[in-house]
Amino acid sequence: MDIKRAEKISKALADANRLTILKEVKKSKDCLYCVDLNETLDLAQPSICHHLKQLIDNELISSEKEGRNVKYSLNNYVIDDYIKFLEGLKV
Amino acid sequence: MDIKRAEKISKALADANRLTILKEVKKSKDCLYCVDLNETLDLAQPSICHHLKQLIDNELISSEKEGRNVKYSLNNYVIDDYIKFLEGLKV
DNA sequence: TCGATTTATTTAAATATTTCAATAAATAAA
DNA sequence: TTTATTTATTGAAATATTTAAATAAATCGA
Repeated sequence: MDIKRAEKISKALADANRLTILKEVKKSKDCLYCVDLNETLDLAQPSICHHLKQLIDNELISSEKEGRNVKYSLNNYVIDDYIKFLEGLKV
Repeated sequence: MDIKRAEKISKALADANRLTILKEVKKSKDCLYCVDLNETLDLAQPSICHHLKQLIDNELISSEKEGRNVKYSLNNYVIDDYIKFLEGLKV
């Protein structure tokens, strides 16, 4: 992973709301729906949507349409690649 | 590590110049001086100083005065704590 | 001491990010 | 078909971040 990509992933992770979303994805065992986040996050719906989009754009999560809901799941491999980059920084 | 702390570390890592600084710290085998970064980064001296400050404030690196130079070194344990947090996000 | 070098701070401008109201689009349910 | 539900988009305001010029502070060398 190059610096530009690591920068983008770091940016995607650099927000408490987005980190909370990722925690919720884990808690929901990979079956999180957008509506569920309304209860967890103290944000208006478009803001939640905006944060989800950032996580999707940076491939930290994937989305899948299910009727009128959208299901979100974590891309473990992206986290793993990012962790490898971080390990590479260590002295 | 809680979400607030992970957010701050992510923010500190969310800049290509700061990631480059960390790579340079590694390359220099923990003996990086501020002046050395003038050649690596295409930034004015106060900007470099500003980025270093963010890394120091978030404890990703430590600084030690040596005459009129300042030596920077990486805090491996902070990276490790952050990696543990990220591992905890995985499903 | 005096001038040069290295790092830090202050301030202000430019840019980016976050947030929400309004609204749209898609689909389910009645 | 009409209404309700879920998610996405647009646009604008508030806030945060990045950058550099000017300047200060600390220390080294002559």
